[in-house]
Amino acid sequence: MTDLLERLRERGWRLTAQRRIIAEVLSGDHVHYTADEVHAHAVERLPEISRATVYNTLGELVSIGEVLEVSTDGRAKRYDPNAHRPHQHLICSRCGTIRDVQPRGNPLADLPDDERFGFAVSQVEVTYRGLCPSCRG
Amino acid sequence: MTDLLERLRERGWRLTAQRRIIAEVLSGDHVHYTADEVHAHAVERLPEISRATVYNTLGELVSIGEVLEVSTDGRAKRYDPNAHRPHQHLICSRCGTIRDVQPRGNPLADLPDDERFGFAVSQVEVTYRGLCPSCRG
DNA sequence: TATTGACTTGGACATTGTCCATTGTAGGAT
DNA sequence: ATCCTACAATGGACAATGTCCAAGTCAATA
Repeated sequence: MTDLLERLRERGWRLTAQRRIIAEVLSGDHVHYTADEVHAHAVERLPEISRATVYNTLGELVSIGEVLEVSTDGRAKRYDPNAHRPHQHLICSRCGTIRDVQPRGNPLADLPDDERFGFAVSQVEVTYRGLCPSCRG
Repeated sequence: MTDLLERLRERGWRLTAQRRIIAEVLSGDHVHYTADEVHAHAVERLPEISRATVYNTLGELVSIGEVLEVSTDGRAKRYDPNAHRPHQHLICSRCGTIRDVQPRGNPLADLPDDERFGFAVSQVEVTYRGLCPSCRG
């Protein structure tokens, strides 16, 4: 995730301790924390970091496309740092666990023109749901 | 939507004025109200109906499969009465308008076994995004 | 029409997110 | 090395959405 920090510096971001910590918390695959979870982890390393800063920074990371926002359940939004590899999500209907997955094919091509109602369709999200191995028992 | 009331009666639901009004508000195609929007419309016909009743009733309708819950933006959930025709959603990235659409193909089949991580995958939601005709100007 | 258990109500509370005035500081300038 | 200043962080108030519960009400049955 040092490359993320590098990209942020190139964009003219000031590299504060708070932003470094948030980038660290987000690093890794299959990380899908809520804003408050990011805050909770960040507080372990920087006790005085505020909720507002976490919300602001996540919002900025989303707006520049470094992080994806995932609304899986109408509760808190989750933040997915894996924005540079196209992927979709597989979610356990019981415990809420999220995995990144890569389906075949191109769902955009599956929406016929006469089902587009004049929209300029540019993006598609696919969310698979089912029971994870632990919850199938 | 009288058939909805009929089905509810068969399930042993008490048909109260509140439930009748909520069913009426939900009737029609391409209806995707939030809970508070349903409440606002219901109040026009039954001024004393409470928010709690609307939330309770919508939750029950979802749990018996008569209405779908759609989390499009991490804000309020929306309720889609068109639960008996399989469909997906097309959403305007600017104004939030929602259309029901029917893509070709079967997205479930596009998730290979080695991308299922042991999940029992049972459901898939596809959300298309883009600019609607009014917002393209 | 009397009864009763399911339904509704209203308000308190919880969670998630936003806003803003104040304070702090990273990074360039001296 | 120190100073400046625009940008960033803080914390607390507020807003939006949703949940819960004790008390009152009523639809459906006998």
